[in-house]
Amino acid sequence: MAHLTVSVEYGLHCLLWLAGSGDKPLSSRDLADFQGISHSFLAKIFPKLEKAGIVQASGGVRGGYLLARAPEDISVLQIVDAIEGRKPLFDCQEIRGRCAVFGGAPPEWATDGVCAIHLVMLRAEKAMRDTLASQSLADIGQTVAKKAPSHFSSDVEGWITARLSGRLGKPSTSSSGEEVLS
Amino acid sequence: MAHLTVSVEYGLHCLLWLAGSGDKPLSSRDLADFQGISHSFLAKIFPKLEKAGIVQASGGVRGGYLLARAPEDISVLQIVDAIEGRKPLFDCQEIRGRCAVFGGAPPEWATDGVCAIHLVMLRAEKAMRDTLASQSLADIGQTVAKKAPSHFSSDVEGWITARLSGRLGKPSTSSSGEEVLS
DNA sequence: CATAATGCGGACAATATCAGTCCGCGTTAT
DNA sequence: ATAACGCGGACTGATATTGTCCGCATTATG
Repeated sequence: MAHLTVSVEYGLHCLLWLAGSGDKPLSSRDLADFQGISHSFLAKIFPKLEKAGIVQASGGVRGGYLLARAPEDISVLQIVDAIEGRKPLFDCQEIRGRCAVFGGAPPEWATDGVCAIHLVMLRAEKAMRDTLASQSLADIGQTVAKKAPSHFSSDVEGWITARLSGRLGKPSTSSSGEEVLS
Repeated sequence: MAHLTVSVEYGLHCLLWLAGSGDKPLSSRDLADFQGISHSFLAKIFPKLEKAGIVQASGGVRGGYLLARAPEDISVLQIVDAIEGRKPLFDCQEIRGRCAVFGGAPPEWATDGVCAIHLVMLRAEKAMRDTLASQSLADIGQTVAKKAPSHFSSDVEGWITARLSGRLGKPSTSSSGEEVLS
């Protein structure tokens, strides 16, 4: 049928963590390591979210990203559009005007308005987009929170704190945050 | 967002003509020339429609394709699936299980059931597919028929008749059916 | 029976997109 | 001053899309 890219998947997962984390900025490296995904690739995604006004970037040594709005005010559709760039589901080639009986000069009634096939696809696209628009980051976060046991939240916070404190000042001899996992 | 291929567009336009035409089989060459699209490419699409039971093929010299069912009983979704092969909208990478605090061994509660993000995408996909399933080939045909003037139907029939009679027996000195256009 | 027009399938090619890496630039807290 | 950031461009490999071309089997027509 079609394909939402892994960029969207990565972006959504990261934004979910940003929504759950507090007001401390998380860098794209933090988020990549935390989820076991490529940092180089994730670094190409976040600027798109920033330009769309979904996250707020802060440069420098303790910089990173924060949500620019409340999770309730960020819909899945906005995230998808920010990352994928609002590609239409169907790209009508206007084949109706090429019909041989028109001899290269289709009459107005044939090319007027939206192609009937295109119309069906536009309706399908709208149905999909409406569904995505109806779900917010907060909604997804709630679904996730319902499954996690109580200690998970502090586990995550522990990992993040260890990571942030290890960012600067500590020489980090071999690996700076892995021992938290055991 | 995503993309329905031109194969789907070609297929839909062809099936629309097959629905309007009578019980005479139309070849993929007829349909390609009639609509100004590539015959070689169209020839790759029709076997998929045949295997899906949407059209019926007849080989040999006067062969071609007929609809295997009434246009009312062929949904747009069936056509899309037949041509594109039921690709999911979203391909979940199960990122939730890679969270660093799990240390490579995610607990059951984390990977149980469908990922919350995946769930949203499945709902969006279902909304799209439901819309496509609700529209039949006959519905689209009706939309088109409402726009066309009364003489168009006989124009088309004339082109087809000329094309079919020119298929065999006539030496076809230069071009066999173009003068119909004038 | 010979032939020409079918459908079918595989091989091939050109282009685009996706996923991911790498590097250099400017910025900023320590 | 430096190290950790974000940002952007160049580059690469894999895969999908859009075609083209050829050969094979089948079948109505002459």
